[in-house]
Amino acid sequence: MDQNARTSNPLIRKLEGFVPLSAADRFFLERISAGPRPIAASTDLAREGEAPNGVVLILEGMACRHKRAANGSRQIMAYLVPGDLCDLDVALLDQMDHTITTLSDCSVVHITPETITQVMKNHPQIARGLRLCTLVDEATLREWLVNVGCRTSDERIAHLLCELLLRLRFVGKAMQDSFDLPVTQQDLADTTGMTAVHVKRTMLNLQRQGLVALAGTSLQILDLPRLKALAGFKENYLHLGNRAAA
Amino acid sequence: MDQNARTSNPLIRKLEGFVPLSAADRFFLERISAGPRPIAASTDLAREGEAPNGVVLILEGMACRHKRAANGSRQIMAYLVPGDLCDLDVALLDQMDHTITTLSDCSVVHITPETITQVMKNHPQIARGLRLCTLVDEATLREWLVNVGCRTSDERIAHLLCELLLRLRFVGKAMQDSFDLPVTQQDLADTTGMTAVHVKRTMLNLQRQGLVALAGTSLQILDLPRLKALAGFKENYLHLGNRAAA
DNA sequence: CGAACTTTTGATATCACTCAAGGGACGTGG
DNA sequence: CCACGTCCCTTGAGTGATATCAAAAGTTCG
Repeated sequence: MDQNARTSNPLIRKLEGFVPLSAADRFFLERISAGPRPIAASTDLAREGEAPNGVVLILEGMACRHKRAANGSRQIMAYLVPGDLCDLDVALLDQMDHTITTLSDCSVVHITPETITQVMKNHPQIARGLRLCTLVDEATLREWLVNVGCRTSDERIAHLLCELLLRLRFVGKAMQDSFDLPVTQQDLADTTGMTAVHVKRTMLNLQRQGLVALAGTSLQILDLPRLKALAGFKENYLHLGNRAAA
Repeated sequence: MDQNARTSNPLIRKLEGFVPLSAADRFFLERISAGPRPIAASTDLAREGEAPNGVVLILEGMACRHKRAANGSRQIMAYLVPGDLCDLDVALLDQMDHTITTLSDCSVVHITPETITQVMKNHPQIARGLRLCTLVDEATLREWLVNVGCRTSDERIAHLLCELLLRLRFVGKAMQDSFDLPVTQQDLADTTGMTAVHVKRTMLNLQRQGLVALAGTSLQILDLPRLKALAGFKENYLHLGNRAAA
């Protein structure tokens, strides 16, 4: 069949990594993803303090969850890449506790809570896949806490790059060992709990060691095994073992 | 009615903060909580790498989620207090990505995935409440990332103590402004990304400033407003606004 | 009563931050 | 097309918060 003709829809790719989907499931997901809206970089998709307005699905580009501490310092708490969905159950909350902002130009789809309800009721495989994705998102968040709490600056950056490569590969957004990293050094700093100056020096370190190359926003990983070793990267938290296609 | 006779069941107390429960709901929850098992301190309730064995509900004592980075350093990623449940959907995963261990002597209940399925189907208010709890747990995890990524050591400890006081109050486990904190300084260090030596000095700081008092494992907060101010503590992430009883 | 763990305190080291200033890239308006 | 502002990157020098090392005293528990 067209089992091999992989779809370019990143959500379908991601879900099919976790659960088997019927033709009807795929059709439904394609329909949901139809008519994505282009959103400029640095646009808020949801704001802390405001009511959540439905679920957002990223189809192209990158966005992030972040918030500012009272002392003015900013923390990025997640990157949203193609195929990623902001929380399934967000409609249960009356107020966002963080902000979601695009990092690059994106194309996104807004999904109504009603559609979500419909999916959860009528498409059990999709529902299961989406719940798994939520669990993986949570595990990723925990790993980020480990990253900031336990690792040196070199390890932190290395770990982040390993994770991004794997996640982008899943959804067909990484060419071999390179991917687009449309973020500033300040963003990386806010992600890893470092300063921008130190991010710069750390990236230089990794480049001098022949681990990565950076040209503009294009990041190439030159030696993934060594980068993983440096980061202490164990991919179990991404739960690839759950992936049907293994 | 016995609206005022608050139950001592911490799960019911927590859920009733978020959703209205029927008598049948309460009865069902009491039945689930029946026959808790005593567990000694420092016992693993679930282990990284092993298959999850159902959902665990804490009724008394404290436990934590944690994992060890490849460099040997340990990170605690959540405290589980009475009324807390480990992830609802954990049964979807084939492998734990972190370990859950008791910090003190606990009494806990194991809930089978079948029971969870039954709850989600037959008790919509409980289901809604549990989903909300999961969202709050996630928001708390994000706040911990902010804590470690953005705050100074004094702010980190202060923030953690503010959070614990509020969470323990919800479930009736804090006397006014004091609560039991059955953790070592090393645990606090692994929670906040500091060293045990520095935790000690930071706690001394807070005590010298008249903000808290510590006697054995009993922690008393002497000046909550000033402690909150120091921490930059904003409680919105605990989503008290969603609480029916406000 | 000894072994293992935890707390406590002091002295020293270091990783990452702060401050500062110049240069490049990009967009906008004259 | 050039001038200008803004934002980001880059690099150096100095500082500081927190880690590391070490040792003694207290605590817990078998």
